[in-house]
This record gives sequence, C-alpha cells and structure tokens, in this order.
Amino acid sequence: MTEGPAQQRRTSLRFAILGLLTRRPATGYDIKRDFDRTIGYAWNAHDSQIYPELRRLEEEGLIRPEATKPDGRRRRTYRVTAGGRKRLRAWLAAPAERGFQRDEFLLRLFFLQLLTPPERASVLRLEAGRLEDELRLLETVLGPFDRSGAAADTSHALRWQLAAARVFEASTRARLASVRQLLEESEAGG
Amino acid sequence: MTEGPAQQRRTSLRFAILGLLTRRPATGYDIKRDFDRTIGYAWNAHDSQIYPELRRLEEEGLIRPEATKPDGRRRRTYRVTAGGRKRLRAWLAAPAERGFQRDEFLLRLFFLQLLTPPERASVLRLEAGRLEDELRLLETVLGPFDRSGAAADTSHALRWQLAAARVFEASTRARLASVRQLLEESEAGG
DNA sequence: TTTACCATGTAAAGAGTTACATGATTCC
DNA sequence: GGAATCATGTAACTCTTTACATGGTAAA
Repeated sequence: MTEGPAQQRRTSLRFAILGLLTRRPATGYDIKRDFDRTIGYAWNAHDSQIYPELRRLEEEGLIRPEATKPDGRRRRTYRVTAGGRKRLRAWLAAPAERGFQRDEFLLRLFFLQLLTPPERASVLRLEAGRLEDELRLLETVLGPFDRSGAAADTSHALRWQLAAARVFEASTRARLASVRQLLEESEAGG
Repeated sequence: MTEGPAQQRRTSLRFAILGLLTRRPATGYDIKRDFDRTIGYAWNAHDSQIYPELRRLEEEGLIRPEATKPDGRRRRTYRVTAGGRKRLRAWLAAPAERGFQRDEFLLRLFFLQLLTPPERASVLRLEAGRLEDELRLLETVLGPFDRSGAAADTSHALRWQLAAARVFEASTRARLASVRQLLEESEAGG
C-alpha cells in the first residue's frame, strides 16, 4: 500500500503540445507562438508552463530533442516519438472528462440586478466589445487559408483546424447577438 | 521592500459566493447546493474549496456568521456585510480580466485529422450528446420561473438570472448546430 | 548601438481537484 | 436499524499565473 504509482496528469496542455509537435518539430518558443497564432482561442499557456512540460514529455519518452548543431546557441528542438503519437491519438478518441464550466461574464450577468441601470449597460457594452475583438482576432487566424476551398476538400489536413475555428466563431456570434439584445432591452425598458 | 502586502485574490469564486449570499443567508452546504441548482453552468466549486474561502471572507469582514442557536449541531450560517456588498458591486462593474480561453473539445477538434473517420464521428457524436445533456439540465434550472413572464418584467429580480441562462443556452445551441453539421459532413464525405 | 526578437528557465504563490475523515439528523 | 441527507473540514497533489532572471542574434 506504500506503492506510489506516478500520478496521472489529466491536463490537456501536454496533448496540445504533442498536437502542435505533430505539425512540425519546434522549440518551446515556437510552441508558444503556435499557440498564439493557431489554437490560442481554445488553449494556451505561458512559457513557464511550457518548458517544464516539455521536460516531462521528454522524460516519458513522448517527445525527443533533435541533435543540436553546436552553433553556440542554447536551443532544443523537439519531435514527437511514435509513443507520443499513440498517446495523443488515445486522448483524442477518449471521451472528454466532465468538469465544471467557468464563465466569468455569465457569473456577472447572473448578479447584474445589484448594479444600477447605467452600470448594467456598461458591463454589457464591454462584453460586446470583447466578443467583437475575439471575432476580429479569429479573422486573422482564418486569413491564411481560403475558407470555402479548405472546407469543401474533406481530405485536406487543414479541414479540422478550420472546423474548430468555425465552431468557436458560431458560438461567439450567438453570444454576441444575445448580449446585444440584452443591451437593447436594457436601454429601452430598464 | 520587505513589505508583504496581502496578495490580491483574483478568483471569481469569492464573488460567486458573495453573490449567492445576497440572495439568502446560507451555510457552506447551502452554497454548494445553490451553485448546483442555479449558476452551476457558469461557475461551481467543491466543498473543499468553499469552506476555506468562507473563512477568508469572514476574516476580511465581507461576510459574518449568524448567532448560532446551541442545538448541538455544528453549523455556520453566513450573511453578507455592507463591506461585502460594496466589494461585490465593484467587481460586478469592473471590466473582466482577460485570461486564456480553455476549451478541451475545440482542442480535440483542431487535431481530429489524426484519427480515422469512424473515430472522428464518434468524437463528434459524444460532444453532441454532451451539449444535449447540458441543454436538458438547463431546462431544469429554467423550470421554476415562467420564462416569458419574467423576461417581460424588466424590474423583476430574476430577470438577470434568466438572462444569464439565456445567453448560455443560445451559445450552446449554436455550438450544437455546428457540431451536428460537422457530423453530417463527416458521415457523408469523410 | 539599441531595439526587437529568439530562447530558456526558476521561484513563489494562487486556484482547483481528489481523497480522506468525521459525525449529526431525518426519513423509511 | 439503515440509508439519505446535512454539515464541515484537512492533506496532498496538480494546474496556472506572475514575477524574476539571463543571455544570444539580427536588423535598423
């Protein structure tokens, strides 16, 4: 009973990193940028979380560093191993674990009664602005590829990346519409 | 420079708790249930997080325990203080801090290319089912009050609680529609 | 030469989850 | 008498953020 089996890491961060590494070998720095530029709307992490996770993944044999040319520059470029790919696929196919949802805006909205009408309108306007910013940012992510073309070609490697962005876009737009409607109602009758 | 000012707590948990306590005095146990029954789709916490937070809120004077009747039963019922209300209102009116979004399903979707077509369909079906469950659960939350009536009366205290649920519902439905469409495309052409 | 970008970390603390532990009351 | 519910916590661990720290390379 004193047995201490390695605790299972449940986080998605490691799988996000493994996934990005299937696209190309990369350094920790590259991975951070790839988050920002491609999948940041769904997952992201700070450098200080990425580097230790890379070390753990290496220790577990899920990734390995490329042979480094001694150019005097400190740099580790990683690749996914066969074992890493296997683990990633297993995670992708597994049902998502159910945890609590956390949504700070909805929490505020729930208690908005406690503010004055002008304060309420301000909160709603801020959220609408934030959602608009997100949609604008998403356009930059979607820019690189031709949207309709990639969507039609079902065998295209970018199809699912595009699909993820589209799902995010759709729910963000729905939310923006709801918030705008609340704002109108609030300015008219509240 | 050795000064150690109390670290600011950035979490929304304390405000969720303060908010619930504006609705009625409650024990930690009550608060847990209120989360589950009212605002759980937007914020929630385990007992083991709620009890220590209640202690901290009490220490900071934001809530206070009611005088306990000595009925032999260990129980602390809390109320919000004037200071607590003030802090809650300040948080409600403040712009939300921008952090990273985290969405495990979108992360999976982004890398779905790595699975076989039947595995992909399975992942999509699971997510559709999960979203349907969420909508069904939301109906239970919305049941207690007459929806159209509460929405029309802009001065009603429940109006904003209903609004929060409606925004959540709208974005969940949009997401479900997107996922179903991907499923159809995937079953037809993939 | 200085600014922007490339590159990698450690330390400390806060936030959240899981497992464990205890005991009273109420309803059947 | 047993099960469900009420009620409160501690310990250990994992996950995430913030602050700090360092140094190389490339372009203007």
